[in-house]
Amino acid sequence: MNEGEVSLLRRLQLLGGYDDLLIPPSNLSKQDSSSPHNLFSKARIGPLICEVETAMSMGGSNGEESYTSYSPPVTSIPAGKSFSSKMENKYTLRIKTCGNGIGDDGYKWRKYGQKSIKNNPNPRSYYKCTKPMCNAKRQVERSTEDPETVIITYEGLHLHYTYSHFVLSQPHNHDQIFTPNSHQTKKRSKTQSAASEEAEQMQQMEVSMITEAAGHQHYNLFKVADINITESSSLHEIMQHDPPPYNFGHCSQGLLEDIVPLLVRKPSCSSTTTSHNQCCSFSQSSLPFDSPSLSPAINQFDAGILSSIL
DNA sequence: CGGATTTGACCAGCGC
DNA sequence: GCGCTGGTCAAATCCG
Repeated sequence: MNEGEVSLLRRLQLLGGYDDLLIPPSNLSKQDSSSPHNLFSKARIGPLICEVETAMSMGGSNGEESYTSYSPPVTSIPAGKSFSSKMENKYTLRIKTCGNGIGDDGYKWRKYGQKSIKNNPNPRSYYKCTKPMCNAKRQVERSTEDPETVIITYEGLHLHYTYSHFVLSQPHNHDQIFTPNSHQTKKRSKTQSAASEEAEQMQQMEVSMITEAAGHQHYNLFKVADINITESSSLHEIMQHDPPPYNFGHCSQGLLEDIVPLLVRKPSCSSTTTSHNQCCSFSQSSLPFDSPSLSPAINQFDAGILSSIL
């Protein structure tokens, strides 16, 4: 790995909704399943790096073909119909919840509506990003097949950075990583057991490690059961609206230059991260990394991430 | 009291 | 044109 690649991954993490990228367990060495670090694998939030790659690869020249090659989105579209402009910048995540609610994706959302949907006993909730001038929206509903699976449809692009990004601007003080959430953590602690609280703290540690100093408001335990890209935002659009926030000092190229040559150099990149299910589905026994201590874990993450894209 | 959530009403798109 | 459905608005309500 080189510093530029690490920088790229860091910036991918900071892009909207992807500030908690982890690596697929297939790229990591086995470890003792009794290790307490296994909690991390059961508490990951956000898409995998391979999922982002998949999303990027699908934002290519022929979105329609890419779309049909994947499982149907939440709102199915009859075959042969072209995408309308409404479908642009829209993608769907299927997330299996392990606890209450869904994970925080780094943005703050305000609920503006709820609607009962046909053939689905569970209502669909509509959220808007609370940031002024930001038109990002998301819909949240529970799957009819599996009540524990939450289907989140994101629409639009964030015209700002994640909240965790703002915390990143703070001095690297580990106390400060968690203090912004102390209020909510305190609130939630009323209803959660000590064990789940501990797991949550370990999860927070994990995300903090990945983002170097992440500051999500709180983390609920869930794992990604599937990711379903109906029409991903193109990388160009992402970059135009949400450019890399930092000059990492050692990477003069932009994110696009980082990514596109990679995909051109290795068009079969998605096939290495390959099978949709393999890549995106996690079992409870998935082992995220082999780490006797936290510090080496970071190296393991970096090595694993790179192995997944190279 | 201010911000977030709830919920009924309204509107637009689509199929028949 | 009509009805159905999904998405949004906005007043009422809740909550810290």
